[in-house]
Amino acid sequence: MFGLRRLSFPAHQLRYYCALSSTPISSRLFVGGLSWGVDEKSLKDAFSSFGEVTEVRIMYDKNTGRSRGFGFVHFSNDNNASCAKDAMDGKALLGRPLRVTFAIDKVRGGPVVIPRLSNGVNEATN
DNA sequence: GATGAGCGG
Repeated sequence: MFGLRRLSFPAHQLRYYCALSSTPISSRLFVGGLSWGVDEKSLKDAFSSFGEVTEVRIMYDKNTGRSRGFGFVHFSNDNNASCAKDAMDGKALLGRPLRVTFAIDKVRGGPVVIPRLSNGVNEATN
């Protein structure tokens, strides 16, 4: 937390910049809890305020074509990614609360194993 | 047509 600071800009130019990197692990963020109608544009627009978003991808169902409810956001800066995570995690987009965490290095075809005892989910900087 | 924890290609 506290990785987000407000600059002295006019209200119509509200800009935030990331400082005090909480725990930058990777620049890839997993975004879950998305509403069914959320697209990459909405996500990028929501996350680009915290840093330079290099890629935004939402996973859609191959059969129905509807959103699977989660996606990924790539940042060009790990620090900004961590900042955006702390800032957007728990927030709501399109009426649905977001679940933002660092993406895991999942092996293609392998099961999803979440590494606990990892600093990725801990805010204990001090 | 619906669903609501999760980790893509």
